[in-house]
Amino acid sequence: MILIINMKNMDLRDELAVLEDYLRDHDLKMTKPRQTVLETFLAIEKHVTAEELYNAVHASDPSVGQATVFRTIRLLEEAGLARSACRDDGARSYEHAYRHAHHDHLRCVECGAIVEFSDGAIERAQASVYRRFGYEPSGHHLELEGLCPSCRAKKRA
Amino acid sequence: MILIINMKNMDLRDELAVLEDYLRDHDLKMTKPRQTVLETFLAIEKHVTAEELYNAVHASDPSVGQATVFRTIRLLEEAGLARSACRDDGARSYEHAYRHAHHDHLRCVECGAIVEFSDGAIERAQASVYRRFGYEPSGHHLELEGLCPSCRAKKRA
DNA sequence: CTTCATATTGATAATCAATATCATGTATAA
DNA sequence: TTATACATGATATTGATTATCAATATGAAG
Repeated sequence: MILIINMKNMDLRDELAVLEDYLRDHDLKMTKPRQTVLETFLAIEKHVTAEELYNAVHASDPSVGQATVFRTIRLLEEAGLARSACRDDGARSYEHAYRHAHHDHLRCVECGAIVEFSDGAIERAQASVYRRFGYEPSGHHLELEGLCPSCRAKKRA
Repeated sequence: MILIINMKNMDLRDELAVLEDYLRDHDLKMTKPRQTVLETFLAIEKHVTAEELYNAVHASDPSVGQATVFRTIRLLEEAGLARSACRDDGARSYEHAYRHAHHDHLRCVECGAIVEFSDGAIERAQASVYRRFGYEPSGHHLELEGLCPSCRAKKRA
């Protein structure tokens, strides 16, 4: 395990370097499929399931198999580059995690539209719950569900 | 669809009656397997997966099949008697919903211990998020993860 | 540049939760 | 009781994910 000494350079390192570091620190190897999966993932600026990611990867390199995409997205998660978003429809979906601030999701139950938001009051209230029960925070999942403005309008019509 | 007129009696009706009403209102039938599944579910005062519930049901009546348990727990959910809790381990788990106030969960990532809590500040902050984006609330899932006091102590040792 | 131990790959099979199918059984209203 | 629509259990099927495995590629050492 290599300690990162030069903290002020962290923000300059791009995601590829983050993955390379993670691989090096775990005696894993950088390969073409892994690079392709990472690049494809980064090019998609929304939530993706492993299968959607596979389709996109397959478009640019048909030789990459499904198993590798599943394996690699988990790798990206461990490396801190991806984060598992929601998983309500059956399949897990992922979003960018590196240099993307924490946020929660507000989803329309009708059309599936997703708003990403961050709310200080919620975060503070959560912190107080942790304190109340003596737990040390390590993460949380919050998903609000509702009817978005346009679906509300449609429903009234 | 029968409207419930006598609201003040609602709290006296037990869960069996709730199910019977739901069945009647939807032209479904009360059967022995459904009753067994409901009774077994009510006897378990913690989160259960469909499979755990099936095992318990099977103990008291081996003739009930898995499919019926899956079907019935969904039915209980629709009838407002069960509510889907977390689903982090792969399988969905359910908890009692009737006459059990809404609450969120705080789970220990180490030992799996679950604290059920309800926090007014969180609820109010969520309501304000809904207002901010013009969404009409329909439900939410909040799960806090952390290290419980005893696991923190173990870790320090 | 070659060697070599070890990690990685793609294809495929396997797993796991959940659902669909279907012939048979059962509840309930007339 | 009798008709009819719903419910059942056994089984097959789906869909997402993971495990297996022989073949291949990586990267450190020589």
